[in-house]
Amino acid sequence: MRVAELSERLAITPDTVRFYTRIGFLRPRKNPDNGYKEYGAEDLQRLKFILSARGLGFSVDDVGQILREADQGKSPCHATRTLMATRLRESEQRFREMLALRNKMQAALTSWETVPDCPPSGHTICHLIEAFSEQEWSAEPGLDSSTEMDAMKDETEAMNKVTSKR
Amino acid sequence: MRVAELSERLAITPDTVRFYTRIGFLRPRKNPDNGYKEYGAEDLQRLKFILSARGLGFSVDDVGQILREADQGKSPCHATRTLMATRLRESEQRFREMLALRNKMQAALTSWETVPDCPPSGHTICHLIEAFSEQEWSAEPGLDSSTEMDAMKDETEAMNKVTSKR
DNA sequence: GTTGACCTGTGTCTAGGACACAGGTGTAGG
DNA sequence: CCTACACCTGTGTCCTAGACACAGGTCAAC
Repeated sequence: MRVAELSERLAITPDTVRFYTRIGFLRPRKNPDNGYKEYGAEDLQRLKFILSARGLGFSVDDVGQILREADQGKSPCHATRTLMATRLRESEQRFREMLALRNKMQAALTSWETVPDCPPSGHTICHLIEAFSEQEWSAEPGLDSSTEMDAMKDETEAMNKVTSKR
Repeated sequence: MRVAELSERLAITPDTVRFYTRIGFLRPRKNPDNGYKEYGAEDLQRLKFILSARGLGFSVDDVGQILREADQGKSPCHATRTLMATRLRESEQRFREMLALRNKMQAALTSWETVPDCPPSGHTICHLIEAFSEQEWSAEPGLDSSTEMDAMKDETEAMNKVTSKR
């Protein structure tokens, strides 16, 4: 099996196969006739595993750690659990940040609907951006009316529906 | 003003200032005595603007586009609106993907609680990962019981609260 | 033998800075 | 005047997870 066949079987690009080969996750033998890399059944299994792990949110480094332990005959399960817990925490952190950013972006776009365009002057570059950011600074957090939170909630529900549909 | 003072004033690292200088967003004059870069009031304003825009979700490239238009005396407002709309769409797309991934990660971690560790065998590398992924393949989407959606909803509400608090 | 389609490995590129590092600056002390 | 040393500077490289470009090799058809 060469890169093309292996990548087709798993519906990924040849570049992904080359990448995992380059970093040592796959160990094809080198065909001495033409220098091409020949992948075997074990590589197929490993690649399937790599894709599963990546799909679960593990980083490439995580996968490498798990693979190394497994290659040494040790059970990688403990590492798997620990790493997943860490990745989940990170994911929730980023999730929160994204939620906040998204709300800010929506607020900006909405507030800009009632503001006209204006050319850059000596003390502003883009009035839209500068005005919104200043307003943000002055708006004290803590006044968070439930209105905004309800809006976030509703939107997130709507997103969940969209997500489920796809 | 040199990098250190400028970065302290805006509570960022000197590396960030150097980065924006390197890509041409800031134009300090070069002190001929020691070769150090000297930043002026305009650089301070530009950097404030850059940070505001970045905080609103614009990419560095976006900021460059806006800055270029403003430098030419044109109003960047149209570009600002258009780019923001695009970034918001992308953000919502990533948001959905993150939500789905997070749910998957939580489901995996939960399901692993009832499964023991096991060493790698000839046909498995890490049983936890492989079993969960196979199970995923077999679980038809469409059966999405409202239970899962309610769970997502509740968690997201909880997150909104946490986000608001910070 | 040759054309041409496809395939291969290697090197480089992405975003947004973070980090390493060799060398310069400036000041306190001798 | 000289040195020691802390701090500062610019430049080059590194990070993710692959994507892309490209020169050259392979292989079947003619």
